[in-house]
Amino acid sequence: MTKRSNEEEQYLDRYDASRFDRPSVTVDVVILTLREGHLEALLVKRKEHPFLNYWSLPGGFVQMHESLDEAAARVLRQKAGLEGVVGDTSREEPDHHPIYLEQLYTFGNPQRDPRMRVISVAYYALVEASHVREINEETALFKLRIPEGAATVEIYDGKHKKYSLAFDHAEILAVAIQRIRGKLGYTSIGFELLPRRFTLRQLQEVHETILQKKLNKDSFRRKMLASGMLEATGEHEQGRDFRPAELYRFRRVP
Amino acid sequence: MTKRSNEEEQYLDRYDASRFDRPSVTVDVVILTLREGHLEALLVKRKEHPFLNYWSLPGGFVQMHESLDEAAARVLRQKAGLEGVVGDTSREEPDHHPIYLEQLYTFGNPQRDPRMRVISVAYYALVEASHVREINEETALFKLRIPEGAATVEIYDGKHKKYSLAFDHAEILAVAIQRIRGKLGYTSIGFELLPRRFTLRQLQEVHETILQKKLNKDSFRRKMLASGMLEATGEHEQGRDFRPAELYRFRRVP
DNA sequence: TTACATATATGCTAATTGCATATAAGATAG
DNA sequence: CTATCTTATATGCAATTAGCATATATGTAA
Repeated sequence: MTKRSNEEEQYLDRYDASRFDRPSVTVDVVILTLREGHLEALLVKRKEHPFLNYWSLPGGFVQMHESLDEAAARVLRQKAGLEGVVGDTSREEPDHHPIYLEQLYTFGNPQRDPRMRVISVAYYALVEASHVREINEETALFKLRIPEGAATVEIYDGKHKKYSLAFDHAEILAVAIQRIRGKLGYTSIGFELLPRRFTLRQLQEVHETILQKKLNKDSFRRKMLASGMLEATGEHEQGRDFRPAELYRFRRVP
Repeated sequence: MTKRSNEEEQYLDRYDASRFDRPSVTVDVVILTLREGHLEALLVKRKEHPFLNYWSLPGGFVQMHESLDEAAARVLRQKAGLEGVVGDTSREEPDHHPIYLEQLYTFGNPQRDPRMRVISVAYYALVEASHVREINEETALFKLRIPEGAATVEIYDGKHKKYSLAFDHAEILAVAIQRIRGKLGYTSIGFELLPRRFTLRQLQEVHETILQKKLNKDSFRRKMLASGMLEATGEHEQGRDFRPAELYRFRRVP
């Protein structure tokens, strides 16, 4: 590359920047929960073209006054009927904790929306199953499955029927699942899908469901107890046919 | 939240979206390299307000026709004089590999640019020291340091002088360093900062510099050799006073 | 009280890691 | 040419950890 063309490129760069030719920016939120041993996502049915009547991730345009995190929290409230947001420790509820919400990745393929240039900042939220409500007939939970080695996710309803997703949302879902699989190993992300008090078996089931494989029970126990992240409550679960397990609580590790 | 206000919020949401009130979107690229046992970043001096004459990350506006990855690769070429881009395997050079470039995080605080709303999709690139050129007096390498537990990075020039960075770029640099520290453990990211052929000691120095701590030599050797990621070349380094070490090559693991 | 199912504890083996020691290979000084 | 220096590489061992099997504990329900 010559000096001349370098300067030219820089000029064009600035020229375009000064124009009012800007992409739209949205946030799309992957809302994940665990039900009956399945990883599920909350999706909404589109009421507009393109992809009319397709299921899609809840999302919305980023407003000029709000940060990306705020936009994602707003989508969580408005589109998914979830009140809790990250870091909201104002109400110290005994059985629930604030919803885990984290930025995932930004998708900006110029063709991802056929209407116009839309850049989507994707977030993912981890929600206890008891928190999720299918607020209307346009909102529903779907089971997720990543076929071996695939880059996108398949979604199924309760009757095992398979659906196609709007835009690149199947890819976004797949990235979200890859992310939490990775994070399970070195963070306390597993706790986010459980109530405040839980048994070791419940925690192991969370890990097994997300990783899609059986784990060794004793090793899992020992590693978790040794990690210092668990605190025994002295209480035990109730209403089981057999010996009830002790309830633990997550202890933010120092 | 009542049904009415929910509908109202959705209306406002769509209303704003239909306006031409859109944020600007830029990419900023953290270009990291390793020199003399220090992690360094390539920065450019700003020639405009705000932050006139401050050092900043090379960046540019995302054009309407290009993907985010393409925009980042363009910034790498134009602003940093680096020709190589991700995945460019067209020229199989014997001593170098394509530059590693990956999306980092998207920064969207409404106040991060005092002029207007700018959302920045940050990328980071890992570059061999021999590849980096300080193309003019507006481009220079700075040493990086994250003080214990801090959320931002400190930068120093060759004379140990400390500088402030433009915008939130010190924070972006800190996020980049945290990211590669994490990735060292479970990816082959360390190889990206070395030429195609390298010794085990060089690889260990890369890890030690990034992690800012000494590693056990034998464990490091064994783990690396056992990982299957290394392939002996049979050749040895040259021009040393003592026994020359064998040169290895990175073997993309299946 | 006993059968049952799962929780929890303990012990053994194999694999991994940290550390120490031994040997190898090149350069260089004499 | 040889001794010496320095780092590379190999080997051995103790301490730690993970996987697996077995034993005991504790609740419900027949």
